[in-house]
Amino acid sequence: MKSNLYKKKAQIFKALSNPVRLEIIDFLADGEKCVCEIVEKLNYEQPHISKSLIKLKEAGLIKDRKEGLNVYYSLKICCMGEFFNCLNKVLEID
Amino acid sequence: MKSNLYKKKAQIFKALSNPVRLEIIDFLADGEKCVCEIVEKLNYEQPHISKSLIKLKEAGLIKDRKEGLNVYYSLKICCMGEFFNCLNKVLEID
DNA sequence: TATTAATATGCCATAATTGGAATATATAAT
DNA sequence: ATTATATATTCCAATTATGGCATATTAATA
Repeated sequence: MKSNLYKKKAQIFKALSNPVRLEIIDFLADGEKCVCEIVEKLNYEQPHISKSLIKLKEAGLIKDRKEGLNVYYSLKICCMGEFFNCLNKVLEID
Repeated sequence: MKSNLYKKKAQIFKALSNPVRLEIIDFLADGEKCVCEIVEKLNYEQPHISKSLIKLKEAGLIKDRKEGLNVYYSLKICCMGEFFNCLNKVLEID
């Protein structure tokens, strides 16, 4: 069903429709990070970051990897860079 | 301020985070359409379509042009195509 | 001026999202 | 076994989104 595809895509965009989650993605573009690094960098409550990461993961945008006490997250979709660059241009124009 | 940029981008993604609005964008990728054509194609209430179009316009994703009684909408950002193609691949894999 | 057609707006109940605070879980170390 | 550390979960109030229905606006036409 085509309408299901629209729903799935909408889910992805919903995951991206929040400044904190976008900032996380931006940070992850630099490479794999553990939750504690993201918390330290972004200056938000740890539970908030944790929930944001889970939302991004559920949308299929990032993946995680456990190592001891730490959980490392990294980007799963590589084509975001181009799109983000385009958005930057659009936002500059306005 | 960088955080303002994240907010603006989040706004754009929020506009895209709805199946009906994505379907509209898909239809507009075919070229400029008037509201009545979109209503006929998508089979939703006219007020719903109208509000969806306004939301997309406010996000800067589409533009409008009046001609008599009709209002014609068209895409304003051209880099969506690539990103959507990438999303399609990602969705196929899952 | 009255009417019709195309589009936009306002109102509303329901549902979803947000982000904070407290708490739970899991793993490692002592 | 106890403690400490990293991460996840739950609960909650406030805000925002959704989509239907009725109505308003705008422009063309008779």
